[in-house]
Amino acid sequence: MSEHVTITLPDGATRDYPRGVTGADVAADISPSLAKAALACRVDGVFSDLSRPIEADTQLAIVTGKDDAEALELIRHDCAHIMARAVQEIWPDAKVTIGPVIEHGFYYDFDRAEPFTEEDFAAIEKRMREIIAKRDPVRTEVWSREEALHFYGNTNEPYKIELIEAIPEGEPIRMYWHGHWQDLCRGPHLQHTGQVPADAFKLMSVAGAYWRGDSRNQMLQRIYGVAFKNKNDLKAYLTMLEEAAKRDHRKLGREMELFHLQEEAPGMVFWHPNGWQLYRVLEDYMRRQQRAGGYVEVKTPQVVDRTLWEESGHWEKYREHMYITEIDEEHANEKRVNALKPMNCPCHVQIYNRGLKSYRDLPLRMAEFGSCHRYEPSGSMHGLMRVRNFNQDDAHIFCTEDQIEGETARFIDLLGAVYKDLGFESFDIKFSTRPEVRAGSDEVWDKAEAALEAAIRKVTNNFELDPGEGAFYGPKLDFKLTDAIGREWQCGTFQADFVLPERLDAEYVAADGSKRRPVMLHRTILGSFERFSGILIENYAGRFPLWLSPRQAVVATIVSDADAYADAVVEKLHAAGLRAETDKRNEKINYKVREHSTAHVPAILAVGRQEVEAGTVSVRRLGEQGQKVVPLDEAVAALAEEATPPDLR
RNA sequence: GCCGGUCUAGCUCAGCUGGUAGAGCGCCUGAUUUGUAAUCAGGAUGUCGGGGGUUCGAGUCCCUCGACCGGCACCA
Repeated sequence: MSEHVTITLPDGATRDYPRGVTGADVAADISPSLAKAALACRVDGVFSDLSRPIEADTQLAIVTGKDDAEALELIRHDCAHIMARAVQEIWPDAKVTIGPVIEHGFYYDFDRAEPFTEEDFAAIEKRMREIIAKRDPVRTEVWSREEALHFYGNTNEPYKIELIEAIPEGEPIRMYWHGHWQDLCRGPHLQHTGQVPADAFKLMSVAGAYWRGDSRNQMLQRIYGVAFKNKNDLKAYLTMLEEAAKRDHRKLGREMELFHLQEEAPGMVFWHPNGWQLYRVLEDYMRRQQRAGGYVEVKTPQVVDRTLWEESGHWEKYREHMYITEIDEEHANEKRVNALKPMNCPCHVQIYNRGLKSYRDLPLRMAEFGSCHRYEPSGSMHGLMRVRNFNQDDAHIFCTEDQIEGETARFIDLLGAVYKDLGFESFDIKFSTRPEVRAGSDEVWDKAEAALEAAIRKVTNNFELDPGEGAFYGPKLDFKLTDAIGREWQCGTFQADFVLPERLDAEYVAADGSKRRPVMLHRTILGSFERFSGILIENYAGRFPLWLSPRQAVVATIVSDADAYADAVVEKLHAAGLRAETDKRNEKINYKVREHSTAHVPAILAVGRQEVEAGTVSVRRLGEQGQKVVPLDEAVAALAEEATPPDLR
């Protein structure tokens, strides 16, 4: 074996070094300033420590602060280690577990009898800054399994022992030191602790988390932190959080009098007039879209005997999450057990099964704005986003296997158009395959997965694979959209189901006269009206486009002499189909403008003596300074045009 | 469901080591007729989340139940 290795740099230049040369050596050889700026490297594309010896000819790239993604990854990862070191220095009884990089930052899970509090953060952060100031070198060694197990036996770190035992045979066990503090880690890491910016991280919260993500395991304490390349990025992130908090749909829901939730009905929405207006606009819109998309609409019962849920398989799998109704039937020998429907699918099959269906009836697209109840775990509820009673824009497409492809494309078209109309330009697709616990044979799953994958590939190859995350009866596509401040929301879903038609004995007569099973495609676009309303509220921060806005215009009087005119203006607005109201209170116009602006009313039409005289209105639009005086008819026409739903323009 | 936290007027919040509740906004009443983000004055806010306990005395301490918040787990 040669005593030298040839290093090829990104610009194509090659250099020869003795075997065992490190990335740090190469950086230093290129220039002292690069040596200083170097954070890590890529060896043949593999992200690696600068201190790792290079044993063969390689492509080498030095990673510096200019490489955004890599630099952040390193900063955050080292931050997690530095935090763990700080915690163990302050509380030596805390056991370490894992501390990965996450979006915007990092966390580290500890096992410690005493709870951490946010009051502890200042002390931890202070110690972290001290560790950073020390510029302690980061060192790494590959150890044998026995050696590492022995080490963690001595240091009494049981979780590290578990982690080592889970590392597959043959994979290196990499030990890291940040100064004197040691951790088991895949790496890579920075050259020394001083490369973490001391003013660009912040500890955010402490929360419980199960060891290895399994609820049967011990609960650990997780400390979350965020970290960036510099102070400004941190500041910008914290500002973004403040902005997000301002548009929280729970806060806006109260302020705009959209809805409320209360203790007597956890997870069930009391829609107020404004919120219900928004809901109905959305529902009307979806109804039009579905009608245009070739769907028929149905309505099925809320309370259904358990036998149907047993047939469908839901009783067995989801019984604890179903609301069971109890009725005091007089003289009943045996009480019937009913459940509030947790989903609509079995009910739709009942409609399908009435009468014999022909292949000529397929595809049959059956839609329902179905109200479903699911007893969601108490800790999972969140405003409108996760509720126990929700209304889906649900539909089931009964079709032949040959029709799956066409229906998939057709659905994605509709979904894209709807999202666009509702203010979301793009969406991501996730393809989820068979889960461990599932119904149906492997042959059926093979067929379902293949059919769905072929269908999606006809439309786009731009999707993410999510193995094991499918529904229990079939593989699915999930559709995620990104809101105005970059957050992702899962809304639509499209699921291929070969199982339920079998279980509930759905069939059709084929062209050759034989009876066949249809495929059922389960699908929603919005997901639920509750959740989607929440997303809309947050995406628009309460400043809805006119067509969606619950309140569209307020006609505010400046003097009481204009009262009669204000009524006439509102009448014209109503006649044009707009949602309008008067504000004739004995208050200054400044007061009214402020109040309706904070209430996110999109248009304030002020009327005083001049407007009465001239037959005009003074229009002030939400978010704009100042106002425009325009003839009444012109103002009404412009608003009516703007308030037309996008599908009717 | 699990870990931690919170719950005081419609809303946002103050109430120290236990001594029987307060502010601002909103609301009500009156005055003010006002030109584009808060007119002035007066008034009423309440089982301090529910229940139990300790105490002469509990918003405050303890127990318990509930809801909510931040996560985790779950999400047909």
